[in-house]
Parts: sequence; C-alpha cells; structure tokens
Amino acid sequence: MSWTDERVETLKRMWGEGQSASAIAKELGGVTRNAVIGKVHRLGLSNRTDDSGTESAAAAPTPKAEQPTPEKKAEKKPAAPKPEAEPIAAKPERAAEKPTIVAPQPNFTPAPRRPIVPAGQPLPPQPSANEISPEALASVREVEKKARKLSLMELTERTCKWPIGDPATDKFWFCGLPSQAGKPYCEAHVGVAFQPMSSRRDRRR
DNA sequence: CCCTGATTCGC
DNA sequence: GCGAATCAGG
Repeated sequence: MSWTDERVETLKRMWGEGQSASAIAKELGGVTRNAVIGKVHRLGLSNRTDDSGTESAAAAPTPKAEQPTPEKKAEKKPAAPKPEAEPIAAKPERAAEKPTIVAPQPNFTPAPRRPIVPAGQPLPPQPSANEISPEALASVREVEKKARKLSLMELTERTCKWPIGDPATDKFWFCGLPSQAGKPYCEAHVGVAFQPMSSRRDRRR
C-alpha cells in the first residue's frame, strides 16, 4: 500500500480528530500503526495541538550538534479549506426517555448547591462544561446494551468500570467491556468521561 | 500485559 | 519516503 492522496487525507483527518495511530492504521488497512506514526511525523503534524507562536524555550535537546539534517520547512498550510462542520450543541432531548437511569457521570454534580470541598483540596479537574458530543452519547447508549454487566468483584484492570444502573437496586453493574490502555473505561465511556482535548478549546475570552 | 506516540535507521 | 524495530511511557 502506498500513501495516496486519499489515504493521506484520511490520515490527516483522523489524526486531527485525535484518533490513535493504531485506529487510523486499522481504518486505512494495509499499514501498521508504526507506518501511520512515521507518516504523521514526516507530514510534520505530530503535534496535535498546533499552537504556533507561543513557542517558548525548550525543545532544544541537542546542546551539541545542532541539526545534522538540514530540515527545510516547506510549509504549505492554505491547502485545506477544512469545512469542518461545527457540531451543534448536543440535544439533551430526553423527555420521555425510558426509566432506565442514565449512567452517572464522573463529572456529574448531584448536589447543585454545595461547593464545599475538602479543605485545601484543589478542585478536581472539571472538564469544563459537560458538553458531550452527540456521537459519544449515542455510542454510550449503544455500548450499555452490550455491557457485560460485571459485578464489582469481576472487574479487572482491563475492564470498563463505568457504572450502569442504580446502585441502590439490583439493577446495577459495571460496563465491563475492554477498557482502553491505561484508562478505567472502555472507548465509548472514555469519550464521555473525558473531553477529546480538542474540540472548541476556548472561545475567545 | 495491554496500549500509546517517538525515534532510529536500513531499505 | 517508508516502516519495522525499538524506545519511553501510561
């Protein structure tokens, strides 16, 4: 397989979406994650958070030999118009939803009033507003159908620990699907638990 | 052990 | 330019 324009485009898009190299490789097919990573680097888009300008010091690991490879930056940015459709705010339309209790979210605040926090304890990282992408929500709902419904005792290092149901009843279990490396949740639940780190970073302050 | 990206270097 | 092997980390 070779890096056709189309394949490169897919690579760029998915990488931009924060997809992992292995995921991209899988999508493309015929290449390994190594190939993808290698290509990513050659394309010069290894840094997913393209914040040019705010470059402070650092990034000078070579105190000795400067640049053995005459690196020329043939930047050609304006190539992609990138009609990225901004996802409209998720539609929390869940009026007549089924009585099934929605999985509690880690960043969910049950008590709207009670900013009390353990003394001197820095506030836990709050992923800003909980604007979960519609896709992520849909994904979660889908996943919960396939949940292995593990009990607490059945959880392991590599099972999703996302709670489902009401802890006060028997209708309670854990997702149990394969968790992502180093994360406590499966792919879908990671998606709602953590913000994609990209999205709209900061809307003008 | 599972996974992640980063880097190297022979091709 | 390519990507397997390797490295470094979670």
